Amino acid sequence: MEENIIRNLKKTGVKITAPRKEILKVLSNNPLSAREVRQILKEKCINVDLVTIYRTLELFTDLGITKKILFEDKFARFEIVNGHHHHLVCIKCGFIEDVEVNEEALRIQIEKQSDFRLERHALEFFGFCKVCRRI
Amino acid sequence: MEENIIRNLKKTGVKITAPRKEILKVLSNNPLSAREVRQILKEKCINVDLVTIYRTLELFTDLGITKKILFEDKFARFEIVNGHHHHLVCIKCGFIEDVEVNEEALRIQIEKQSDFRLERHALEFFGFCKVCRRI
DNA sequence: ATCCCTGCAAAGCCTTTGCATGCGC
DNA sequence: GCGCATGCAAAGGCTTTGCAGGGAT
Repeated sequence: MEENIIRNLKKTGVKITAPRKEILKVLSNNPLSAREVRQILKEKCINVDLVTIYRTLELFTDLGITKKILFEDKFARFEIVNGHHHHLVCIKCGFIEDVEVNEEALRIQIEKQSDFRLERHALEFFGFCKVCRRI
Repeated sequence: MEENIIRNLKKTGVKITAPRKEILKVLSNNPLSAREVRQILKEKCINVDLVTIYRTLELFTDLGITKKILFEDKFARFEIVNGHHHHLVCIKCGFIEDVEVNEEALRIQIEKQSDFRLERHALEFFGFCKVCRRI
């Protein structure tokens, strides 16, 4: 996965640097905010400036490698683009799970009601995950 | 509408002040950000401090009169709670339209896929409105 | 060697907090 | 008159910008 991305990155003429590789590696599991990326790297004794992380995430997003998602908190998260899906976010522990939604049905409902030409949508669910719902 | 809300506000013991009444009036059309509220009031030669607007919107939201919504931009908008619906937002001109979505169908799709106990969701559509799609 | 990338410092922007004054009740 | 509401100033938190030095190609 990452190897594929790196190969494609080289084609675009973008430089493959250590911070970029590390950020990519860390992102492959979960949507993360810039601060979370830095924290995780720090735990691995890799120190990357927060500004570099912001710029890298912006670059990746411009290149279509990552996608910016906004939940209810005030900061952006980024995830590797890998098919289209939505998220279930645990209100208590922050755990994030992917879910699939029948978009076609949604689109039809909307087009029945209005003249908008739909381009994209934001759809996120919030609740309690398997673990937290018991507490 | 506003009169109803004001009547209910009095029951809660909250003070009915000029800024609060004006903010309520301005909100009755569209979801607005704090800055937009201030701008619209300013155009009517009513100057209310931005902090007051933030505090008022927070109060209204705590009381269930308004609801905070987050689109793609970095700032919050508030709308008067009036049934449950979602939004179509024009990417070009910012026009906002309400739409209804079959939530039950969505919920069923999600519950089939995971063990989350759903509490709420965020669903917004972006596209081009009737006017802007022609351009 | 060139040009892009990085890190540091600082600014920008939305939002929140502290505090003294003022207004609704 | 009491106590909450307002306005002003300032701080907080995320994100962006400017700039000089360093590294990838």
